[in-house]
Amino acid sequence: MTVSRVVNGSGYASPETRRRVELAVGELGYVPNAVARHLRSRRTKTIALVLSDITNPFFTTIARGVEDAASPRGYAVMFANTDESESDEIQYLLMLAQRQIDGVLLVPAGSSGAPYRLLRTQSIPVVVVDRRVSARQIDEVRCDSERGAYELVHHLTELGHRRIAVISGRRSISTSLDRVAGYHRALVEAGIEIDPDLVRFDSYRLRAGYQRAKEILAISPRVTAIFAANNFIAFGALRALRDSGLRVPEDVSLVAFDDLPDDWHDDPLLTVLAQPAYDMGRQAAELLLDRLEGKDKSKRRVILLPGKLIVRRSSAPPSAPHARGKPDGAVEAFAPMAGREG
Amino acid sequence: MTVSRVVNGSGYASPETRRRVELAVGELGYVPNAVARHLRSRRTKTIALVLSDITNPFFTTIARGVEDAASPRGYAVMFANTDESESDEIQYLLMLAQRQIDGVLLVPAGSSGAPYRLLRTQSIPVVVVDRRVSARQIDEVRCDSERGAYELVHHLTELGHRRIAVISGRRSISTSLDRVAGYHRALVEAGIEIDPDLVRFDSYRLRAGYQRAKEILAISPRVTAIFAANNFIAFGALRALRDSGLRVPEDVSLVAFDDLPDDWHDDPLLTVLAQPAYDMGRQAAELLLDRLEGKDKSKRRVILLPGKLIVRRSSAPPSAPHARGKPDGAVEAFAPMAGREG
DNA sequence: ACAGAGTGTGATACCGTTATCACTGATACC
DNA sequence: GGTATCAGTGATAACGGTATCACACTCTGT
Repeated sequence: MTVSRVVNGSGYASPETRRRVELAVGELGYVPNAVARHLRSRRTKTIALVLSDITNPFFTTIARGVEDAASPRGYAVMFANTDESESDEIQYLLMLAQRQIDGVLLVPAGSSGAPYRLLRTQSIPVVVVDRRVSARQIDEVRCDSERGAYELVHHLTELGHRRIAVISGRRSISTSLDRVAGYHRALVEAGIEIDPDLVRFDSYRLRAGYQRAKEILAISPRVTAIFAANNFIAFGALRALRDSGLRVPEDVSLVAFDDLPDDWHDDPLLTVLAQPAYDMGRQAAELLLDRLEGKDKSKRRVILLPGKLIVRRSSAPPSAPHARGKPDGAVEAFAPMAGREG
Repeated sequence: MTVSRVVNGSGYASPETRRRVELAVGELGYVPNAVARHLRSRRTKTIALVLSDITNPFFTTIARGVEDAASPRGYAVMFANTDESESDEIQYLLMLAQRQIDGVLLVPAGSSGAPYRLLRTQSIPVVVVDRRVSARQIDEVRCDSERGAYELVHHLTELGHRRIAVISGRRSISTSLDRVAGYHRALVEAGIEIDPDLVRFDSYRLRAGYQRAKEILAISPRVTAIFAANNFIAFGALRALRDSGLRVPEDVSLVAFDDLPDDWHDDPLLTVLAQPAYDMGRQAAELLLDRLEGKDKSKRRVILLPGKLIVRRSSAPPSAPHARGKPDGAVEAFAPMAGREG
């Protein structure tokens, strides 16, 4: 007991005793057993971040924000990959509940209520990140997808585009819907009729972007711009454009949600709406910890962060059909490649 | 006790009792407390991956490999970012020791022996990933940096380059040294004298790549090729080349260690040596778990995985000075940018 | 009829920490 | 001088599981 008091600096202990304990700790290499401590205190000082892909730069940036907020407050962070699978998600949450995690930051894989029921019965606080959870009393921290999409598509209509397609993710993910909603609003505001054929839902993956873009490019009259609802879709669309022999932005403009970190490319091409991923992670973690420590007793908090429109080379005014002059600042999306690997 | 037996499926239990227990578990939403279990069993079924940057795609790919190996075997993975700081590293390891982690996968931030002493006194098994730990009886899983660097530089000498610079990371990191060693071997083999001025150590960051490349490009006669010891350095060098009005590969060829995942770019430019990051993570985790479960009792294991040379557009034969014709398949590294953000 | 094996269940102790309370002296105050 | 206060320390009981042992009962073989 006295050792416990010295180690934790709680309660009375004479200088002499303190000295002796510290000496012994040093000599024996004593390390307190956090498992036993947590069993007794019923708090593990650990939170979990459950997300859909740890290799996606958007999510790792969130992860870094979470870590930077949690560490100084003495919390450890566990990461879990769901790969957008709802069953993996439930399985992970169950594992985390067993480990007596104090709270969860969740990027939900689906729209089912099962995860929240599980967490509620175990009274584990949760903050949902990046996505919306409709009609529930659950804290959320996310980027304003509708507004961001609106800004991107508004940028296109301002440039003069009128035939604009959108390629979005799965319908069960709120960001997929919200980004299409923003697209709608921008078109309606510009007095452009919605062509359902130009609106595609698939998944936030490169392959999806490639295939849907191919389909869209086959439609006549051809679109003059494509809005990709995330970065991977954009790269897939870019490949489809190149394979079709089309130039960006002369033949087709391309804009996308999400940006890549500055370190990871040489000379970015895409006009994007960059999300404040790091801040999203930070603020979500801060909110969760405030809940855990009883510092925030408000009923429900929804933190909506704005994205930032970054105009680059991939968006330009539509050129008149057959007017194929190369505008200033244009690049070829289909530059030939020497020795590209298989 | 009977409940414990039913829940764990260990020992005898009549079908009737089993049924009643399962019913109660379902009704009450009972979730076993892993903290208590771990206190008793003295094993937490948790391993940690301590690495230097969770936002670096190379490491997240390793992380995924680790997770894919650990999960099916019933282990959870904790991730910790050290940011290449040795003090952060020690602090994290201490925290992990307190939490009674079963084993550690470590990408060491420095060459100090402190981390291994700490882990040894706590008898926590460790497998070092990506880097070498000299003169210690510690398991290692890494890519053959010397050989990979040799292959890249050999590729350059085969193309006819003779003035080749190298920009590497911190001297205290084994991969920095090994990659320069491979560079040396390739030059010596080609009968090229080493010019110490063309060998730079700094850090694995974009800024370092930019600054060292600037310095190297100021040297006369100018180099015809640069070998960047990692991807970030390469992107920094690429910016330096663009800022200097030099084209890749016509004026200067550029090759690099590390590749980016296929999803993250449209049309990769760089000739690289791709590391089998996913397999590194997988095999390191398998090895660690085999150690933990007593399945591998060999003294010390060093798993050296080969990288893969991928030739792309950034490497080409050196052109004669002043012969500036644009070869087939070339791209401009300094394509003008419209509206690039600050 | 009885030993021995197998089945099913519960009592007890322990994992390493900490909340709580009890106790001893010393000091302060009326 | 008696009592209240406080510094300093240790005993005890939890936290929620599981290893171990003890015990009751059933069945089998001789």
